[in-house]
Amino acid sequence: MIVPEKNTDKLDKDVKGPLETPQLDFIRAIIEEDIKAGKHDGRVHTRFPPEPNGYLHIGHAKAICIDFGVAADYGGKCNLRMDDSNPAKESMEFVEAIEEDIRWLGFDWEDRLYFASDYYEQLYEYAEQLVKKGKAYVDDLSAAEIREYRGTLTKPGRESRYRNRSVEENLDLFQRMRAGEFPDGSKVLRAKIDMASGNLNMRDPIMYRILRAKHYRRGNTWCIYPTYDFTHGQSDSIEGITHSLCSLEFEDHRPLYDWYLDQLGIYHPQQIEFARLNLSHTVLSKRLLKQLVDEGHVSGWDDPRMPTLSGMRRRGYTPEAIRDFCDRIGVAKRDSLVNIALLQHCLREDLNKRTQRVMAVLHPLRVVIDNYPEGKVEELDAANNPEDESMGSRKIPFSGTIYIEREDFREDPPKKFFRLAPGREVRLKHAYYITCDRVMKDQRTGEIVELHCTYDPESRGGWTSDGRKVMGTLHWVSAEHAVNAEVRFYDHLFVKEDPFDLKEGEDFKHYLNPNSLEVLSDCKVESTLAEAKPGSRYQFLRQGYFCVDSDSIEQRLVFNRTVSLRDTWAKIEKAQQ
RNA sequence: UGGGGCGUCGUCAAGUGGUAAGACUCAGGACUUUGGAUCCUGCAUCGGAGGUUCGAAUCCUCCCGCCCCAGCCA
Repeated sequence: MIVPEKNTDKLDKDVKGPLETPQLDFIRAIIEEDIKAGKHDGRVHTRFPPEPNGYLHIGHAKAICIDFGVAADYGGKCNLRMDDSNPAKESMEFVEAIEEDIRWLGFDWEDRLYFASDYYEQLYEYAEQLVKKGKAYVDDLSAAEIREYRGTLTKPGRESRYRNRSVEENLDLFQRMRAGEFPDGSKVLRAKIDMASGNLNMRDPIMYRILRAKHYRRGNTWCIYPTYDFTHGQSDSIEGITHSLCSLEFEDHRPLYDWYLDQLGIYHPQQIEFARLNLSHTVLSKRLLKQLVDEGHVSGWDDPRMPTLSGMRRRGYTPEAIRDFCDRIGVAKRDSLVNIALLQHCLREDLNKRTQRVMAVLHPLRVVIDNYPEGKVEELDAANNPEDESMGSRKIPFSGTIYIEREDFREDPPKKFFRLAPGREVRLKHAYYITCDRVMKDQRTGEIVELHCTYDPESRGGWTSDGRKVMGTLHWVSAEHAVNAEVRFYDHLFVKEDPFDLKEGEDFKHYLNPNSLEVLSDCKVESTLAEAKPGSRYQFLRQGYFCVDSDSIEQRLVFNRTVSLRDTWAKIEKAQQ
């Protein structure tokens, strides 16, 4: 058979093209160029530089995945550095929490945990160098004056009357600042750059302030502290960082970092900025999250509704799901608001693979099987994961009285409802077919209190050989064997996709979801869960993924719903209304 | 009105002059002892207007919109 040449050409092209050249985000593209050009001798060394003043959230996870991921991709290293230049807000508690969260996420900084506070002496020396070069001066202006002198976005600033002190005087004053001769806030060290610059960061930025605060690592050895801007760039330089990856808001700071590095004549890393993550239905800001904690809108930093890594961990998220999410959202420079549905998709996909199926009835409705032999109990086989035989199976007890889900029964079933209803037959997962004969109600309230059914002994295991079609399959739990449990349901923290899309005078808390937490205390779970340990994850058949909460104690199981299963029926039902 | 960025499907996001990848969502359908999972199918002319070119999301010009910056926070 002769194949026209044109076609083969086309085929060739189609098959090769995109498959052979994996797409690079713009950061990796730059790095590959740098490597090709022999910049930094082809070395790649990044860092993740948090300030230990709060807990890490999913936005940090994005940065962590980029910083550590890029290094890993190019055989480089990634440091963990605490950017601690503000003693008033930082603590060891946060350092430890940060380390724990990053480890949990699955990244390793080996022996490279650094602290900007370890560079204080070096930084001070750098500052003196700038003073000696006439590039920095001690200013006596008050904070208010400095602000006023800075000018505005459209008006240039004015030079301080202290700007032209002699090098000798500046050096003397700066040394005495360090020696503690001046009260807090009375003087600052400033870089002498350009008070008329369009970039406000270049209008003689402050390098050092006098601050008598006990530092969580340095104690009281310092009474002057470098500002972040005078700390960050040089810290990267000291560590030999090749690519300083950070978020967009530091783009205007880059010229300043470059200026310091150039004036000092020290090693010069390359800063590249990317857009930080915004997630729908939540907020990603340490300040705002702290506010939610402090005002009691959530139970703490690790409340399972929080987008913090500790909250997500407690809720049942896996590091794998979070990393997959970070891969999928990509890296770019434009502001975006990623829908939380994508995060949940990644979660479900991971949990679906790894999680054992069990049965739990959240809103129990008692069902008596009239023709089941009195007192009989059977042990039935139940696969732990129908998609993964290696996960094995377990035995679950079946008896004449069981619980099913209240919403799995309707007296007047709507169209397409193929669960239990009077006269209807359904399958009990792993067990038998049952048919509903009678509905028992509370005389006064009319509430359904119990169902009476009959079962088909031939359908053991949930199947018959007569080819009967049974559409509905229900989960259930044997009444006498069931274990009580509390189950906590979580929903979006905010009802609005973008909590910052506010009308005049509205606070972001205006859109807090009043129903973000729902607690069910009378749930019935299968007996195999009696010994379940905190942190263990399951799929409750037909309902979702659940995780044993740290509040769980013996005899009192507490589950968190990590995420629901996709619910097609809910959509159908909603569409019917 | 200053400086720095950014504008491609509902949401993310590829594309770097050769005729719009992919993912999520959504809508159909297949399959199913989880109405789960899985599998098919469908869904954008690229902020706007001009221009250059045989050909532009990609180049030029102008315009519009959004984000960040006036902490001795980071």
